[in-house]
Amino acid sequence: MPHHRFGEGPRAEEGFGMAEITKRSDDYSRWYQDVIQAAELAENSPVRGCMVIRPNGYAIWENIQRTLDDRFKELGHVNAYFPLLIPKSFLAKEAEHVEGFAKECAIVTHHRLKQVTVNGKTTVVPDPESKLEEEYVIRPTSETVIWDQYRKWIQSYRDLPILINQWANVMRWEMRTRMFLRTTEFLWQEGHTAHATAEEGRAETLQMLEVYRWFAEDILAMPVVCGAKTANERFAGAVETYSIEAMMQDRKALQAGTSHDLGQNFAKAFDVTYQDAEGKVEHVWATSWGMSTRIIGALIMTHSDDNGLVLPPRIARTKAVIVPIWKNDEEMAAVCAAADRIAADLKASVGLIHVDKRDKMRPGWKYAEWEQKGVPVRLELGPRDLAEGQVMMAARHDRAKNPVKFADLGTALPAELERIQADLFAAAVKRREEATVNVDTWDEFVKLYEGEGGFAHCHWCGDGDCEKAIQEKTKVTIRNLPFERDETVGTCVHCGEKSIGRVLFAQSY
RNA sequence: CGGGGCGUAGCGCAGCCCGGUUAGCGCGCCUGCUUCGGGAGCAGGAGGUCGAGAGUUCAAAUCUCUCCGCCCCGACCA
Repeated sequence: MPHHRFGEGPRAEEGFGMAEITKRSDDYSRWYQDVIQAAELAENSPVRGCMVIRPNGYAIWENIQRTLDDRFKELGHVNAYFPLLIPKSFLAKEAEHVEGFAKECAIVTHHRLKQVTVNGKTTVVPDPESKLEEEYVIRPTSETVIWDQYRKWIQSYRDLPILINQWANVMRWEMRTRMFLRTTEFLWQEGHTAHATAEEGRAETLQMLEVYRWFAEDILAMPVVCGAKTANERFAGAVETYSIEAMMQDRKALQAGTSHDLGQNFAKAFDVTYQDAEGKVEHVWATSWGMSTRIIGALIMTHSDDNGLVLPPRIARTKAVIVPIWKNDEEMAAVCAAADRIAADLKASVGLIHVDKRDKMRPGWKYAEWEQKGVPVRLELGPRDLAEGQVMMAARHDRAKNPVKFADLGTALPAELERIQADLFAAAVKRREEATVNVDTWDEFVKLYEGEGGFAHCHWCGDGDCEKAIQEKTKVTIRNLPFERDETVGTCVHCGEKSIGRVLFAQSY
């Protein structure tokens, strides 16, 4: 079997040339890959599990970075950069942390290659002479290097809080990878803060989770459920882990951001203490929080359709594309001039508007291409429109198409972008609500996940072994204990013991 | 790492079972002309160590073995 299906399908048989996208209903994961390829977001690299993020994909990441970074800074955080390589011994300092990451670390053992000739062929091997005394681990996350520095930076309560974020790449040697969702190397931001009190640390953890909720819902139009992870699902070394959980179009859950209350675990492991106003020496309180390129996968799977990528306007680099239509050079000059004027006039108020002047491609081809690439709005401008003083404005997500007078465009286009943003969010909320149920019996539970799946709010006893048993039997996990949940005591959907109330179950990415 | 599928031009494929000159087809790409309001038409053209290595043979894309890679499904995870 080929792993891509471009060129197939009914249209391909008719001789059309553009990339074909597998329908969601035919093969959801193939569809996901096709959308990524058609929109030119990313490609596989020569290294298994790694990916090349192409300009269209990276533009999304740049907007994510800009938006989050601005918000972090508004809240008083500053950026810094810590190194890629971590002394192996650092990782061993926090017991749970080692256990959590040991299995997926890449290790640097040598610092030099050597040319050798085997069977007449020249190749390179690690030079045995260059073996490192202390091996390095490529960071799977940076708590350890950062806390080793924080020890040096913190002596007094006057040094606190430390509110540092870094934008970086990390590596986790995953067995199975999927573009954006789980790659061996990925990009993220990781915030690492240090506080004088437990309350302050806890407040920071929750504040940053709220930033992620805001970002997912208001910017990405992706509704999320905020809540606390169970002990089993907690970050290695955290006292409490909180997550935002989104639902994809295949009804599976995706953890889109996490925020950890690390308590004093890392401060103790790295001996980071401070002296308070009374002169008492205490370990500091820590948090960490992250959002990664995985969110781009979530974005794709939340909004895109069988025609390709759909991007919410607030995260799209190109807000609109103008497709000029002409029959001859004279018309071309006229419509292109008008298109340029519109793009220039609206740049400040709307953002980037691309004018697609490519010759040799007909308008219909361009419409289809820009649809695949997810540009929220298309403006069609031909000689007839020019005569009428209007453009045809078409929305990517619902294909609504209407004429708009040039004079009205300055208000109509921003309004249309807002309508799209709101529609996408509403549609995602609706999809989620329709796929969310309360389930009270084990039979129903099993039936739900043998069938369509979705989010299920169920009573749970609070026992980790029971949670694991459920996972082993059904592949379904507790996504989190939502902040807004039914805490009425009932009986556990699995074991029948007294429950701690309802928690959120789903199959997940 | 287990099960399944698959590597032939940039992409998608045929050819392989049954070995035989110069390895085809569609799309894309390049040139030209006509086109241009939802995936254009015609003409000409460029492009291949058939995943890698070894073996069998007069002869290998085709048969055998080994290796590498990719995709899907599992076990692990953000």
